[in-house]
Amino acid sequence: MQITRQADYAIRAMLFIAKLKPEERASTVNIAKEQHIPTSFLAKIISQLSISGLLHTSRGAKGGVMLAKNPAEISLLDVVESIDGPIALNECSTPDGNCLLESDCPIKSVWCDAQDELVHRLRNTNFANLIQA
Amino acid sequence: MQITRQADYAIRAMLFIAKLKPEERASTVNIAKEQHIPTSFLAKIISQLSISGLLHTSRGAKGGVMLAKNPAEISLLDVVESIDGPIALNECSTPDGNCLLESDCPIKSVWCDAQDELVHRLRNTNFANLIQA
DNA sequence: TGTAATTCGGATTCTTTTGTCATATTACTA
DNA sequence: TAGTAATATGACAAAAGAATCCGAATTACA
Repeated sequence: MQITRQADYAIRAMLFIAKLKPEERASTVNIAKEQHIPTSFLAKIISQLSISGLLHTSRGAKGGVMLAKNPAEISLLDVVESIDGPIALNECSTPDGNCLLESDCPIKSVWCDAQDELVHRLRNTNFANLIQA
Repeated sequence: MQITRQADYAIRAMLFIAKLKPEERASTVNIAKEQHIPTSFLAKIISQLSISGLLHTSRGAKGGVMLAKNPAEISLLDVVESIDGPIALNECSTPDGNCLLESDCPIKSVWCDAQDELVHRLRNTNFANLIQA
């Protein structure tokens, strides 16, 4: 029922980066140290965030990590789904979730509704919001 | 991020039992067959639901399982927490979740709020509701 | 007493998650 | 061009969790 540790780490790393001055870069090692995240674990997470287009990375000396977009354009949902994949509260509420039971199952709608609420909430929280808070 | 299969099975089993006539009992084998749940897996789930006081079981011939309370008095939250334990969307939003980082972490409140919403929703859905739907 | 049913506990299998390590690659700088 | 600082990647291991199976014990009815 929990998001993974990876997703939590990803959010914390993104928030850390979002707090930097624009154009300033941070190194994975530095973020890991500040946020108490295992360094080589974080390296993978950052790599994934980069693949998803949320971060921009550059190798070599003076390289590092920076946001790929404006903080206001990156939502918590973006980050969580980049790491954990689509949010689903139950199997039957996944995108391709087909319940083997009756089609009029009254439980499915409960999960779908709750899930919609959660997704909506995460989509509406962006890193510009979080920095101010 | 998902409830466990066990919790899903538990809900489906409870709903099946709730649909019986009052005082009527169902056997684990029968429920398992109807709901496509592995029989010996369901046995454990039902055992746990009984320990939690949601079901009343009786051994022996003509024994079986029935609700321990009125359907209206049993919520989805009761069932889910009986199986999966307290609902938490992130580690820092668990009952004893202490974030090692700053105390003014803006992320924690997001998870706590979303979690409260979800808990509230599940608490307000009981099996009397579900039967009607 | 025999049978139908549940209970209880352990063992097992499988997957996911978390984390480590070593190596490759890239780019700046002296 | 060599050195250094940084990310990229793939293999692997350890731990936890999920799902399941099995067998022995227990209970109660007929």
